[in-house]
Amino acid sequence: MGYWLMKSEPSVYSIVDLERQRQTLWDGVRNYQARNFIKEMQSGDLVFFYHSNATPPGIVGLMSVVSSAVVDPTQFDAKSKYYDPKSSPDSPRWYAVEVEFIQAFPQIVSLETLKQEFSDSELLVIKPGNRLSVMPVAEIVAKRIIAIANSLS
DNA sequence: GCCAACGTTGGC
DNA sequence: GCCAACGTTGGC
Repeated sequence: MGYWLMKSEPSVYSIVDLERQRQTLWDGVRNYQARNFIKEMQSGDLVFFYHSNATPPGIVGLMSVVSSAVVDPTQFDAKSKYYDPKSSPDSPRWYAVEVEFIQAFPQIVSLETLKQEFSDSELLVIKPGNRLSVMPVAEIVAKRIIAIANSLS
């Protein structure tokens, strides 16, 4: 099973929104490196939900992948901000995953905490200047993050 | 709101 | 294929 981290600005879509909806299509990823990671995700993989541009920023919960490598429908929607006129249905450029809510952590595992616990080679999200919105998390690191989240409850 | 980091675009 | 200009991300 794989472990991942995905970012969202809570003012756009937060863990509370996911908890209410239970499930959502994580679309709108428009960065090739992030897209490549999206395509590697498998059903059942666990994904940390990270609030970016938040106070404080950090990991706020867990979700799981329920459908992998879904062709992102927003790329063909001329009214969407994610519309990509260079993409075509026979050769789609962008992918998404359907995710489902598992839990909201009782307390955020803040970026500050993550920086105290991990080095930036262990955990990409704490690397200064990192702008990837989708990234892998090593299993051993993922388990420690979950243990930290539980210890904060 | 600032700005550093970084990806993308487009002229050449 | 280079690289300057530009846009976006995201911490602070």
